[in-house]
Amino acid sequence: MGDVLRAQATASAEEVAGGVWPCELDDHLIGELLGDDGLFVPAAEHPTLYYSFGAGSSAAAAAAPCNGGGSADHERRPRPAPAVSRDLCSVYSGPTIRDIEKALSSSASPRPPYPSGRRYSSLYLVEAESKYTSKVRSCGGKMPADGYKWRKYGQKSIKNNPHPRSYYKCTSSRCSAKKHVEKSTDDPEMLIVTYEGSHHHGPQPLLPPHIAQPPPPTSVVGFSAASGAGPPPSSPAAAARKRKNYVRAAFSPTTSEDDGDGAGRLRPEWPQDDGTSCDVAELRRRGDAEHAAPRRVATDRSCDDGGGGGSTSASSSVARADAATALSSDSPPTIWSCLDWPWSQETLFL
DNA sequence: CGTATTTGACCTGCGC
DNA sequence: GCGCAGGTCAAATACG
Repeated sequence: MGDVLRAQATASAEEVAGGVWPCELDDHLIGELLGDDGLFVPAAEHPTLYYSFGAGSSAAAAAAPCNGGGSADHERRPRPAPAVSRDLCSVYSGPTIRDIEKALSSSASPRPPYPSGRRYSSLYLVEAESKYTSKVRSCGGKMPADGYKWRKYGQKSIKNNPHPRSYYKCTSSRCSAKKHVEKSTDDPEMLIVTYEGSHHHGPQPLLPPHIAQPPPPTSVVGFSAASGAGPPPSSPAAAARKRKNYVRAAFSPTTSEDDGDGAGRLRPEWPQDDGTSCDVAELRRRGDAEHAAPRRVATDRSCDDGGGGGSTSASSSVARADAATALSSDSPPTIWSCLDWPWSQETLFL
């Protein structure tokens, strides 16, 4: 796993290593804070829950589905709790961490340090060549931002898929990271995003600590994606290629000399797919100030187009925990509503 | 006017 | 060798 992930997991690494999953603590806390009349709708009752991270808490951010609008309003403003509650909007239908563990145990791999019962990833068939695929739910036809800026360089219609595939390159010079995005054939709301190569520049996306540790390197997880990982290989050779292609991902962006000072000079903004952006320096400052990671707060997503799909109590608990953490602090809650991680939506939590 | 996106053409690899 | 499909390039276009 990438250095960045490790680095950003630092805040929680000890907890994880000690067998205490940060979210468990959060869950406990939130249980006390919210009681029965919690501000947050359980995911099971709120089929369109989305997480987002980043700056911006404006009304635009609240109104914008999924990407949180990424408003240029970077001021911290306290938000009424109901507004925070409304921000819950996500869904996940991929394999649970239990599924992952099961797959791993069958291959005699070390047990991952994750608690069971939470859905963390629809990451399927990871590979050693910095290539991995995840599924994210689009919202309003938009692709969730992942913290990097991408330039579209091509679009191609794909066989057996009525939706074209779009090709993106990282806009940073010297960065060879690419990704392509296509809609799932079975669920146009789902986007299949394949990342290739790693980012050798900064700033890297800020990762919430409890997702900063991806599946263990030994995990060649044979999941099919939640709603289909694409057609089966047409031949053994094709299957071999596919296996080759999907190996464990070094899927984090990595730090480098480019961003040694952490000032994010290469990418002053974190763009959103809706064209707005967030100030990275500000995000990073917040991350440093707040437990070296962005405080996750469930933000209101009406996500009207969307959702569908079943959400999980796990996602709900995480969301509530985050929000409760924010609400329980003395300072006004920080609403991170700018960034959506490729593994933060369908991929890791939902 | 600079930058990003679109889109058709071209290149490459693979299967037959 | 040929055809197909996926991936990339680059000129044209759109946008802020």
